[in-house]
Amino acid sequence: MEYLEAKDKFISTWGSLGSLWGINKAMAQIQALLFISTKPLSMEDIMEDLKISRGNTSMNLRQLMDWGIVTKVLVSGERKEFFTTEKDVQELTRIIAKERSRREIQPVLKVLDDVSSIKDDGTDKTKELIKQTKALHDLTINADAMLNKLVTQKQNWLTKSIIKLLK
Amino acid sequence: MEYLEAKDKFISTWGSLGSLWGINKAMAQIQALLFISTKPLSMEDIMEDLKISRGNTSMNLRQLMDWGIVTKVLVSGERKEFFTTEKDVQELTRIIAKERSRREIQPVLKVLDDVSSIKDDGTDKTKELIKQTKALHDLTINADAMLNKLVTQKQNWLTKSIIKLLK
DNA sequence: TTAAACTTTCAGTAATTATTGAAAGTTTGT
DNA sequence: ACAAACTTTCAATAATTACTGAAAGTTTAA
Repeated sequence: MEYLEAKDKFISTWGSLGSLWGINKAMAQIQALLFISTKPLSMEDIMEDLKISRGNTSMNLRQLMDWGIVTKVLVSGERKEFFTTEKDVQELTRIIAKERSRREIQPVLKVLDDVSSIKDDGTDKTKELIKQTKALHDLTINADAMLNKLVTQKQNWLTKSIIKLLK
Repeated sequence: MEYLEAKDKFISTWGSLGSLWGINKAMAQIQALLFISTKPLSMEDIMEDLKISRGNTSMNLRQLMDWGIVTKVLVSGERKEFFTTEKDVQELTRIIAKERSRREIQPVLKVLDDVSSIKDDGTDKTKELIKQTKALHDLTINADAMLNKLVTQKQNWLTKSIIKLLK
């Protein structure tokens, strides 16, 4: 496999994966492109490489910056803006996990908490609703806490030692 | 909040959450409905409750059964089929994690492995592609292993002790 | 074997989500 | 203050994805 083929394969796979976990294709592809680029890219560069429109590029770059994954960089002597992404996978994971927790997990926790707190009128169905949403709430709390703890660790040794511990 | 309102809130939240992590709204809502139901439900019951068509119900129930989350149950004296979902959140998590690993993570790992294995032609961009896809591959392997180990544990004590360990 | 009771399939349609491209907006240098 | 270089916005449109409903298929009981 040649460089160009490998690059395309990586970008398109990353793109379709993205849509699977809540971000759209273009956004994931832009991030992928920046991730394997050796230098910051301009909007023009990205549009050309991925063959997407200026508007699309602009909007998705903004979203990536909102997520904190992509940042603008100034290239001296250039008027236009250049972009780069976090290159360290560990740090990238940390940012994404934190952001997803904030955007998705917290609102769900709120609903689960509200629902599991309704007045118990003594009927079976109410008891079941309370019981099951409480169980989901606890599980979600635990999973979220674990995720955050794990990804907060900058070093890899802890992760590795836990995996070992669990074998 | 009354039972009916709480129930609707739970089902619709679960439904929109579902579409966020790769299963469609109807599928997630059917699962949610079964999850808080005190007894198995027929296709008719589900259609009426969620106000969705027979076809939609049939297709999504099948998918849920493919995932291994929902099972048919025979109700004596009844001709039609009834459905129920796994009620234990721990077990539910285990099934979903395993299924998602198989469906999503493994194919991505394959691509990352292929891409990171291309011949190093000595150029910077090739080196970067190899380096970054390798890093992602390793991270993904670790995350997947950890996920599987964690959810394989049936008891909750281990999870709790790990969280403690990480504090 | 027939028909009633039930489930599945799938072509057509609806709903949702992503993308374009051109106009409006902004910044910078002279 | 002007205009060139660049970015953002957003209404229109395209692409994707989900849903319906009726016909076809299957199972069961008599």
